[in-house]
Amino acid sequence: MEKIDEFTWQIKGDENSKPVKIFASEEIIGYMKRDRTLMQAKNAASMPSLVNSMLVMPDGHEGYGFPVGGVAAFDADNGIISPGAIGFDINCGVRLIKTDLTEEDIKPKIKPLMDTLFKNVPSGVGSVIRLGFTPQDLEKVAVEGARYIIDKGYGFKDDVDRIEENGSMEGADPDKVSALAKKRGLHELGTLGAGNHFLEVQKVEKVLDQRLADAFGIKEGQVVVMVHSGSRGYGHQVCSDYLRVLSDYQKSHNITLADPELSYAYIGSKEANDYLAAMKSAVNFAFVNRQIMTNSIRKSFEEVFGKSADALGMDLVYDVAHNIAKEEEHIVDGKRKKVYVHRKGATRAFGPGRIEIPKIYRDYGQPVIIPGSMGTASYILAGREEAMLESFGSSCHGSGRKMSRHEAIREIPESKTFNTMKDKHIEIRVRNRKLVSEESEWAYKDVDEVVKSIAGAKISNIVARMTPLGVAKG
DNA sequence: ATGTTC
Repeated sequence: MEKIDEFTWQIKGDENSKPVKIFASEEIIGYMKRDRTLMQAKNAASMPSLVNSMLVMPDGHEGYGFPVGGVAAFDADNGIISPGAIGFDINCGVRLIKTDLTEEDIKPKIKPLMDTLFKNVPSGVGSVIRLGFTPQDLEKVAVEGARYIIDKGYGFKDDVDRIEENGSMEGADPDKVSALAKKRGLHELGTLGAGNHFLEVQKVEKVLDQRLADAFGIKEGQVVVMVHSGSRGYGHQVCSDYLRVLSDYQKSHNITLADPELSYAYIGSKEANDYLAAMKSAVNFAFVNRQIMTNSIRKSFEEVFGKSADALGMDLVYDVAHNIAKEEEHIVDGKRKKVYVHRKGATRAFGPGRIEIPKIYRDYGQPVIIPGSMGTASYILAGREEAMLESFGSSCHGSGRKMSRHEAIREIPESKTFNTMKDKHIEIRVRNRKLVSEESEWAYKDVDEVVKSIAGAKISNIVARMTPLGVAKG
């Protein structure tokens, strides 16, 4: 591996693979050397039709076959689709909701607020919510995404303008989703889940770019709500189902894989088409899941503050997808080219001007929402022009693990986390106490270091830093 | 990430 500059590293390509490019500080490269992150990136770089280089963001760590924090663009004309390069939690993502409240408004009510949020947004493994949805609703959710559920009353009309893909990816076909996935998903719409998923009430601690903060409607002292969740059992089952399909495809097509977890299918094949149609259904499911939770969050604030969500200024800032593949046009070797960009634990971060960015933000670059680990800071960034050429318009997605879940449970007593949260005056609600160790800040990289790396590599601009007042988890 | 089990 050679160092290109302070925040860019490269593993050279060879006859079997394209180069790997890593955006990270020296400290973070040290963590990546401790697990299989770089080996997995090298394996991914050997996949056919990869364009330019395999990319690893500073929050990168080991994943299923393909590193979390990995970005791979495959030629859309004769390229491939790979579920392992998208992830189990299809369209895991983050959304940020504004309020007009300040820390002073929140402080006296933080306990009842967190209790209400914890009650109204079910969390934990297997959590469900009874909203009376039918299998027919679920089909509409898969095909139409957020606009379907907003029409049913679960949101503000203009929410869809502030969701990646406008909350609805075209080409979804629920006929390609198994009955088991649908059964698992039906009553999970509107639930948080477990693991690193969370709901946080945060305050904007520091604005670092006033022009961009003004454009995003963010100001110092303001209270915001951040939600991190995905497609629950529905997306997980879609991934499991198609990994099995693609494993058979490798055998019947005599494909030799660098890692059996990196299975793929050529675009245009029945297997790729079916997976894409199912994957897009799960993408839309996740957008709807976060939309319903947004509605529950607004209702919770209404209950506690006795004012309408509208009067409380609870507009959506933006909703970004983390685990997704999309056909996009990028400049490759000076020419426009269609590629299938796979982002796994990576955020689209388009620079100013791209048509995909909502009109209100288009002149400024796409909002990029970066959650930190539990009890630490989160950030809002903005995409910039350099990312379009360096990373297919992609940025990091969080702080990224540095310890495995097992290691964290072994090394970090849950009391240490609870005490630290208490010292920081953060109200915490958690279903499963084991999560407190797995998800503690010491199990993760320092989000400040990750954001410093991505900004240093000129991939995104830092807009504001937020700190938590309350956190709810699975 | 996950009705933590193919």
